[in-house]
Amino acid sequence: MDTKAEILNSAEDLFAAHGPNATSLRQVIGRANVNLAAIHYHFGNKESLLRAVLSRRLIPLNADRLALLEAYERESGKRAVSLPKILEALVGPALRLSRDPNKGGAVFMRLLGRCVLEPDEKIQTMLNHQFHYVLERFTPAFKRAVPDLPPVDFFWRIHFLVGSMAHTMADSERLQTISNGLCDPDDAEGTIRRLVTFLNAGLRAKVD
Amino acid sequence: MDTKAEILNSAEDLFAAHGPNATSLRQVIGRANVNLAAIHYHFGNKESLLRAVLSRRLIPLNADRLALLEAYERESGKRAVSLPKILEALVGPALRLSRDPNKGGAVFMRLLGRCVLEPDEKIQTMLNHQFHYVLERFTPAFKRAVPDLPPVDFFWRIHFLVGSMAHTMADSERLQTISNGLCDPDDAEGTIRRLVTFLNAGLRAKVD
DNA sequence: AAAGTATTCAAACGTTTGATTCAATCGTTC
DNA sequence: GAACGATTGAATCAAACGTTTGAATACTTT
Repeated sequence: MDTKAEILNSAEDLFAAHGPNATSLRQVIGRANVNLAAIHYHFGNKESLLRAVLSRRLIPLNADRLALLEAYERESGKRAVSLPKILEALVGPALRLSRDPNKGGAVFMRLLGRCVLEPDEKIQTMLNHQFHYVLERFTPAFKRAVPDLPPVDFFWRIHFLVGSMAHTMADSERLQTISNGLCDPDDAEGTIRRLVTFLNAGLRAKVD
Repeated sequence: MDTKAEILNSAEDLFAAHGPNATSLRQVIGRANVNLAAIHYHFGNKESLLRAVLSRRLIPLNADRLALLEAYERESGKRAVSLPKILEALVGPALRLSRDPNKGGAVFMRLLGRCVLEPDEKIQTMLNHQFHYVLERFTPAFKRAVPDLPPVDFFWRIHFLVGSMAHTMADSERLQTISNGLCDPDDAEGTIRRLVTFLNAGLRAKVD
């Protein structure tokens, strides 16, 4: 039983660091100190392994997002939830993974961001399936929060938002580089606050 | 001589569609209708081929960005260039590639966005080298345009900006999906205008 | 303790990868 | 038109890939 968990942890690490497609199963078993066949015994194939790695944390993560959104909706009663709160419910749970006590969450956050930006079709389909319900619940909330935005502009801005969010989750090294170590990617609450501020202003911008 | 150009075009296409690492040289020669050895004869190896594909368009692209920035700086005299103009100089030339008459530019735009988001170290180093001078010139301009922004927040927002820009360049399919075909990614000027509006508001947001 | 299931192991499978070889062909120059 | 370097062609290389196999080991149940 330990083997299965070791494989999941090792795969999560390596997938996050180099991307799933650039990671070989032999690298995974090397770090996990298990036999190559163990992967296929426990997971069937590489694709299912990735699916398992994602599901393990993505299901509770998406549940957190929805729970937070629903809490804000209850709190607001009949009025629309404010835009910063919706953004907080979307990006907060994801970015808070980076301060996971056993650091597994931080690794997964990188992997998730990386998968969102991955061109591979299989991965996209996998992710869309997991994300479909979240999108379905958040879209109306966003529309209520910025009701005057024309639909075309609305979707463009959601697109920009996804780019910022995924890039922030996936790649903290670049930020360290361009800021000469000035910024601290491990400061989850600071990152959330800054990203929400940025996205809130971007989404609210007057259409010209 | 035709062979070399055919290889470049084919590689650009396939690299943009599936990412450089997920594209084999045999796929490249298949589309280009040339021999496998021709790649190694003309470019040496796969890495140099990618470098050649990138350089071919990235050098003039970055020159365009700098020229535009300098034109705006001349126009402003001693005053700071306005933020929307700086953003226009940065994202405009890149996004305008999508309306390249022979469509080569549109393909390259996707490739460039994809490479920026690529985890592969080799590619990152390659790109950083090409982008270093651009960053060096744009950073002071940005700082003059938003002088009240603390340095930490400044770099965070540049990070968010890079995410939105690269994602917009790399992946127009997702936008088509979430908007049910409502948005038109080929409308370069519309995309530029919307992205500049979004980023301008995001960068200007009051720090809280 | 024996039987039976679950798991691990080393070895090999067939493919695909980037790269190399060397003979054949092309285009230019004398 | 002979000689020459530049270019292309078909074949092959070793390495790495995901996957499969069947025997060996560990664990549970009786």
